[in-house]
Amino acid sequence: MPTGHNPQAENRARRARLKSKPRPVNRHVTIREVAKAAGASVSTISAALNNSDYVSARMRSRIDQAVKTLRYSPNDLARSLRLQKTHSIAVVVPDLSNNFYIELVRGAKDYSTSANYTVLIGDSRESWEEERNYLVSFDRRRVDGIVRVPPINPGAEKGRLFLGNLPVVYADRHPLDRDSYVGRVGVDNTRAAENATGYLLSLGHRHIGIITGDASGGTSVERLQGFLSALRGAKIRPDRSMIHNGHNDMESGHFHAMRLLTSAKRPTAIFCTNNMMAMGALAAIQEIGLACPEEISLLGFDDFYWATLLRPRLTVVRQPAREIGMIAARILIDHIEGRLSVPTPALLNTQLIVRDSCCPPKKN
Amino acid sequence: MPTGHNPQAENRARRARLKSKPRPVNRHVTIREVAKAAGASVSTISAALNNSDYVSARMRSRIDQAVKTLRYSPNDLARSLRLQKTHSIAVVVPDLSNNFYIELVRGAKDYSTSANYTVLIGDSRESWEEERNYLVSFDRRRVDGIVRVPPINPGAEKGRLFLGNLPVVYADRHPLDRDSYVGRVGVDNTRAAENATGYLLSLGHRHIGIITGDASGGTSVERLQGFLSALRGAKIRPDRSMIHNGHNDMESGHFHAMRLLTSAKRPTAIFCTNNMMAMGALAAIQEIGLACPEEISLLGFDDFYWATLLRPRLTVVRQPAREIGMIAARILIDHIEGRLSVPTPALLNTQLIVRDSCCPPKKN
DNA sequence: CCAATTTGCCGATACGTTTCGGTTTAATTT
DNA sequence: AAATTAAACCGAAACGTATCGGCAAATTGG
Repeated sequence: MPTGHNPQAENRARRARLKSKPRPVNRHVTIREVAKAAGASVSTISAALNNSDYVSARMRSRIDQAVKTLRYSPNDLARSLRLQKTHSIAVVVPDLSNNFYIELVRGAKDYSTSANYTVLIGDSRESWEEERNYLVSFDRRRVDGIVRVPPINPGAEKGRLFLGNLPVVYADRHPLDRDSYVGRVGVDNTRAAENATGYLLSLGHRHIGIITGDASGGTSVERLQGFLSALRGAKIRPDRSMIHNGHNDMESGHFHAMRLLTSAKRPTAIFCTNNMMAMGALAAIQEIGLACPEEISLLGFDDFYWATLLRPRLTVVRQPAREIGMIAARILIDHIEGRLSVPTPALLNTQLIVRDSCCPPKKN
Repeated sequence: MPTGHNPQAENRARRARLKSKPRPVNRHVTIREVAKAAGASVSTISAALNNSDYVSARMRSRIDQAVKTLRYSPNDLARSLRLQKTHSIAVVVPDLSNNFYIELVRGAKDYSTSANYTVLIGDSRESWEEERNYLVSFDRRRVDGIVRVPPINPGAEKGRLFLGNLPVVYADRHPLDRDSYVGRVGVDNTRAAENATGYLLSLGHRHIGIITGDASGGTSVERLQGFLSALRGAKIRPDRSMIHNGHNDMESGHFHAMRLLTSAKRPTAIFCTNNMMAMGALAAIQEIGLACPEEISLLGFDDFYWATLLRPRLTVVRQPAREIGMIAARILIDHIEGRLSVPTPALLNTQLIVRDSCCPPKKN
């Protein structure tokens, strides 16, 4: 018989050949095997599992039975592929060891769960490259959206990342360039810093140092501006040597506090624009052996659960980290589901938590 | 023409109907569109992307071109489905706000990345239910394996979770029941606690309180046993009222330390079997206004980056959290890839970090 | 009692990949 | 020059699910 005459038969033969390949033993059980066991069709199983459509009680119980005995676990890869939707979002933050971001993530997670979404967590460790890896990985996984807290800008953001039309909402930090995004939630950094600085001024401080995160973008600039504006309001000329640029970590907080504290004209107070740097600064103060707050006041940004364990207990401006996460997730999911998000205040309020690390400067 | 005669034609018609449904505009570009753009077949694109097989340089560059201009991003759902492998593992820990687990996760992540695996993070917050959710979610996502640090046992673990033959390696904590697993990595808790207690004894303490995590399972029992064994070694009769059961969080550390410190016979030293409870205990000490370590020595488990910021600086037994995570991931991935894992020491060494929170008891 | 509807189920297709075999053209050998 | 081999590419399944139209049986309406 000449070849290539009956394509149907050929296909059948090929299929048989392929099928005959021994299945790996470790395979998960599929909906098809459930169907066989329950004596039903695949589509009926599917209908039953997504408990919708018509499926009689008898059939349903037979299916439940089969599912249970076979220990069937639905394959979300296939499901998402078919549905063109993963029902999951990613949240990528710059530093999981910073309690602020843990709270943010938990807020996002809790809201997402309540909205029937799953969240994937990324921890970029302030590295743009790592963040990029996370973003492309999440994109390939086809998450439905992303809550993003970008790393601080490492020089120039080269090779602009293109996320297609994946919805992104920014939390805490701003988008660096004119990135497109569907929402942003954070606090009014300028006003918060202004208030905080105002507090120091009201205590009598006139010589205040500030340690900011990388001021090339986002929140740090705003906080610096708030700081400067408060100084101007008090008719104080800002001193450039009092303004230091850190990297949002303990190390740089320590480093810059050290420089501040050992400089010719030592400030009477230091304002750190995040919690990690505040801790670093505290370490420096302790190392030098200065009395805090008597000789040097310390004001931090972001509260954390062990702030009251420190001596002195740290005075900080608190951000509602958890709420930021929740609202970010809400805006994102609203967008994904086509609901136009309620005009929710994207700018949440901060709160100055006065504890023991600030007091009036010593006269001398 | 009577219906149902030419199934082929019917199918074609149906397909046309389905195809004609307007594609959602937001869809990702597929390999097929790349194929069209590059004037090649789908299989060739695939070959090129997985840069293997024969594909000429000319063709390859044309494909690269198309990929770039179309901004093609591979669909990992489809890929994993076809490959029956996601190249990802999950690590689920009981408390992300505990720095120990952050380090563990980071270790696991770093190793996995180097082995070309992706990691998904779960944070069960010591809730068995939440962990269950994470586990089934990860299972449905078809992760290739799981690094698991189970929550402490809430009474009885009801509804035993069945993970099929998903490889699980336990880190830090033990499997509760006779769970099946492919590996386990942690420290020798008994010995570590014994040594630590020995240190307190050597300082002269005879009356030592201990606050353990839930002792119904895992590490806490071992640490308690080490503690007791050290006491026995020193011919000290353990006092039941000195043994308290916490929940591995700050609150219970605080609570039980409070009870210990206000009891009739106050201990001269407290040993906490994890870092969170140590912090809670410190809070209690500060609240009561006792001098630490002069009036009460405090010894913790797990180091954390701000331990030296506390006053007194906490002396602790340090676990190599990062290594635990890395090795757990290694064992897991080795298993997944069918390599029989090198007989690596599943029990890592701890280290007693002596700082300022322990001193000889006051004589009186 | 027949027509119209509803109920309960099934078959086939598509989601976006990878892979396996096959086919065509070019290169190499005999 | 014919035969073999290699290079470069393509077509068709299949991975596990959801959905849509179809169809038989059961139920309803007139």
